[in-house]
Amino acid sequence: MPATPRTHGCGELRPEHAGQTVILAGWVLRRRDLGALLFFDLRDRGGVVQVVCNQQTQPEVHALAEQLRSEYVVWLEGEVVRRAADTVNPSLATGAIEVVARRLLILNDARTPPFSLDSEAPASEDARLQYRFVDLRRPSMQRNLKLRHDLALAARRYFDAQGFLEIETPFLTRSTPEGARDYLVPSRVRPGEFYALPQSPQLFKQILMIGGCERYFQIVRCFRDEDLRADRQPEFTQIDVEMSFPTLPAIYDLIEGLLEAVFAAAGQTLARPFPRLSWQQAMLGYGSDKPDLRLPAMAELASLLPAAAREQLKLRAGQPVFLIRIPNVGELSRRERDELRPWAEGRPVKVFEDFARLEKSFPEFAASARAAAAAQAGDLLVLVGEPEGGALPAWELARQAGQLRLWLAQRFAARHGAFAAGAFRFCWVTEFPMFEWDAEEKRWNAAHHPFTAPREEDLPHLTSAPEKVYAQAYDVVLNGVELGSGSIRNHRAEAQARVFAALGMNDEEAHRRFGFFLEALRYGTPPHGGIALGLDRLVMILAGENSIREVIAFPKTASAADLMMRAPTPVSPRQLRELGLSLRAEEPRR
RNA sequence: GGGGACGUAGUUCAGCUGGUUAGAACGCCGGCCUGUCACGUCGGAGGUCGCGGGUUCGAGCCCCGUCGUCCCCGCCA
Repeated sequence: MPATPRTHGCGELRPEHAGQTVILAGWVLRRRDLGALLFFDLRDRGGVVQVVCNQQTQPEVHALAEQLRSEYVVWLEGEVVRRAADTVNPSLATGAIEVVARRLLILNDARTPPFSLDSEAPASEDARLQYRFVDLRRPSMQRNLKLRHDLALAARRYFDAQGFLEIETPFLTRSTPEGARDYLVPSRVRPGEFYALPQSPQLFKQILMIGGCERYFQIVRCFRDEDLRADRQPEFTQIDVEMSFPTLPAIYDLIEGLLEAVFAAAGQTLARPFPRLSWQQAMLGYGSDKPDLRLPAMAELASLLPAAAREQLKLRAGQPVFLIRIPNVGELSRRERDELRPWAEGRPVKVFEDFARLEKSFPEFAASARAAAAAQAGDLLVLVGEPEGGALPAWELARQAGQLRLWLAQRFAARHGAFAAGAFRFCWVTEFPMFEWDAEEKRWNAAHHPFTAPREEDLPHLTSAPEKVYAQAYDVVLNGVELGSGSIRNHRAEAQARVFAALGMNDEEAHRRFGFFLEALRYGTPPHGGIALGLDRLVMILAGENSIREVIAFPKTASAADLMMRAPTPVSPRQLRELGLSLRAEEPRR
């Protein structure tokens, strides 16, 4: 390659560059060979420009250009020329000009790509992951990675301006059996012992607070060996935050400011302050602890439903009745109502999707229900209750209704339009229950994590009635996606020990697992609290994607494999021996 | 761990009730072409129907198993 650097990016050339000699380098997107006249589109990271090679005026360049194929890597020197009016390509940012090639070099050839690089053209997920080095060249991947960079940069600038320090924490750390399964790393120096990759830097960031760092953040990889989803990868990135001497309003304000700054980097504005819902409000109104506020809440109508009507509808006495309202969907057709039936079948709920019929039978109830839900003409109204003989807890009934709400919202998204790109509805969900009953293990689990502080006023119930204890915890939710989760922590060793006790951990066990931490708490721990936000999900939503794989350069498949590198792999017996490991069944696959 | 969808040419897909030589489009290769931009046009090559077994006179199609990809439930303190 000549020592001359590029003078321009392909995508930045405009009519005002006409007459200039430019040096470009990039990949051949497409070639259009008209015989003695040959065009090709040259692509670099910033865009695409058309290059023209004329056999008559530049025979050597033209001859070389005839060898070009898709994804060949070329260097060229040429003149920017304004196109004749009738040959302008309005669908190309650089379509008003073209580059007349004077010198051309093929820096490298390329195999035929395994799939088209047109961003619109579909390619199978496994082909894309196996040939990620090609897939990454697609405009949508380039755009998503740039967006991710912009958001991360905005976050770092914001925290810096707020006086936060980015501090790294170890990846080789200690296994904590609670929560998600750990990825384990065997120690060679200490055979039979293992590090764990962090599920989050939770204890490190709290110890940084004890260490007087006061304001910490980190954009950090976390690892959880659990089954995957479209929005879950075994390794993912968190924007992790912790501060000393916090108040709840200060944390809300800090994080809303962060999201405002991050959205600004993506050219979006958002409304502040975010609405705050208690967990109970969220469950009752949306049937979910991550409510999607783009559509109205459900109305709970038990008190409006006359006993006679409840009896006639065969609904279980004393249970809530929910009215789902989806605006602008209108009456369902017969066929659409039929689609609903399979949804309800096999679920312990009764669905009344024909509100007009209810209206005929129970005009007064229907009128008060409409009023309670603030229903407008054109709204789809669906009533959900529990059939007689059911045994659901009220919150489970609400959850079922909430799932139907989301199903309807998705099914009729085209009609209500509330899910259009660019609609961002945030909220805080607060006042979570501190504990969840684990029916299998027959014990209480921390709903958030065991370092969360209970509300002061609930402390008396900590061991006697754990179900009455609420946590000083908060989630930030965007469009029904849990973006982040945090809490005020226990900063007194006694309080922390009482939470461990409520979780059924005796002193000895607590000390074995978290002794270092309980010890640290006794050396002047300031009140502190924080939050962690999922960067991948944030980028996914802002990019309008449905999977975080689209915003991660090298993601893994649903079975946690890297199709490009082929990981994981078996390792040699020698490696195992060195680590003091032996496999229970030595059956190398394939 | 469970449920569902999918697996056929390089890619995206079609392939009827099991029936003769498995198709299309795009891509690829070659010829022609001086204003194309999804160039056009003429010709051509390209298949372990994921893999293994079974049923059958006969399997891309039916059955069993297995592998892989995606989605969901469980799981994700």
